[in-house]
Amino acid sequence: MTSIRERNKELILRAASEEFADKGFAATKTSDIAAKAGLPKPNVYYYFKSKENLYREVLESIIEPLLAASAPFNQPGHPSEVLTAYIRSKIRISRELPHASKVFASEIMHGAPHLSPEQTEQLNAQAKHNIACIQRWIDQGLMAKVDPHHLLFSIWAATQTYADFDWQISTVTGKASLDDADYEAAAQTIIRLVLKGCDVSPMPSMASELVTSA
Amino acid sequence: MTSIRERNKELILRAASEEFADKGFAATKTSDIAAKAGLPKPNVYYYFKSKENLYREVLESIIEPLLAASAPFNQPGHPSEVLTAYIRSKIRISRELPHASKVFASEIMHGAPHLSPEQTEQLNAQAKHNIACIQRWIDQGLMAKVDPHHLLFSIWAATQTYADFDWQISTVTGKASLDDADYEAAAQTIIRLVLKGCDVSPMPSMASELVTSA
DNA sequence: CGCTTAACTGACTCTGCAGTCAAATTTTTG
DNA sequence: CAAAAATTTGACTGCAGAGTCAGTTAAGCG
Repeated sequence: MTSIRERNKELILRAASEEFADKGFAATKTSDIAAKAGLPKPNVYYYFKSKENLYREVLESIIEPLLAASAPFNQPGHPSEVLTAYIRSKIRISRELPHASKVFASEIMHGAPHLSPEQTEQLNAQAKHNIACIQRWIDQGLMAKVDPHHLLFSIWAATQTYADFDWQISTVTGKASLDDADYEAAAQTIIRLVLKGCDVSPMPSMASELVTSA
Repeated sequence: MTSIRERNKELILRAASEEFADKGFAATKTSDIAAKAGLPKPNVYYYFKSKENLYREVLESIIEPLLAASAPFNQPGHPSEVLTAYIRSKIRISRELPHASKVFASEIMHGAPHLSPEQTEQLNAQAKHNIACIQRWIDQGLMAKVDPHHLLFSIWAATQTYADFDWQISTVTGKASLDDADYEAAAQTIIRLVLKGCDVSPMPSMASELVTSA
């Protein structure tokens, strides 16, 4: 029983994501969002108090998926499995939520002025946890001594780039948009760089005791 | 003999870079640029016709360094040397021209609406050239079969991230700004991922005939 | 010097857009 | 059904901020 309310909020949010991703917060006109949603402008203000509120909801929508992508780090697992799963999740987000991803990236680029302290803290805590996890692997001799901070920054950047710099990617590849095979190639390239770069044996996928006791 | 003109244009350009990088084109006020440059607003319009003109000049200023960073690809050299030099150049740009870098990234994120077709073509041609170069190395057996497009995207993203997402990097590392050692660690991490990830022997630095004939 | 050009300035205009409102219409519910 | 609540609407307001202008001061130069 999705009421008119639900449907319209969804329409507006979707339109807003696209507009904010395309032009950025300041350059986006609420009238354009309304037009793209197929509604008159006052409706946007009826459902969302202000342009900023609407923007914040778009931002909010990407945070949970982003935190969820770190799930592999939150359960025990071999580095190769965790890193592979993490990279694939990040790539999937770039592909499936390209607009919100871009909005988030833009927000971070400008110093996260709209992110609440709680959200910042949540993301930061997860990042710290992932870094600690990698450091533990290094201490256990499961991977080479690669600075966990920089490793994570590289993974984050390399996966995020498929959402943020889609224009550049289209221009260079000559394709309007990437298909399944392209995303698979992207994931495999990044996974390869990371696993080989860290001297992690790619996928034990068999008796994990053998490996973890190494 | 740097006249008042030269000095003031420089002051305004520097201020503009910072403001545009911080807030983005649309959210930047010319009055703020003027204030940061220590000049009244009409002077900004006296030296630059419009906000957009000023923005374009900031953009322009990063293109040459960006093209220059690809220089290693334009002369013969072993993959390890070329890739290492390329990554170091890119990191150096992120560090030394952080504001213009960010403005450029933001411009690309929004589909490069202010880049001239010539500039786009120049950058694209260089990218294509670099990709072809990498493909040649693969064909010659100098490195593993890693999709050159995605490899380049990863390098670009990983190096650029130090300018674009400085806020995130500060937040995670807990440092207000990175020092020499941090940038060195960043460069080495990325170089390691790329060289090991591509099965390139890291630095022959001796008789190159031995290697190129391999 | 005085004349020309460059640089500076405060006070203005004008447009585009965020946000509002009062009234109309539709939907829900007792 | 009628009354209440939710939704839709076009026409409005207010203001911030890009860009201008007429006039002033300061540099360069014979």
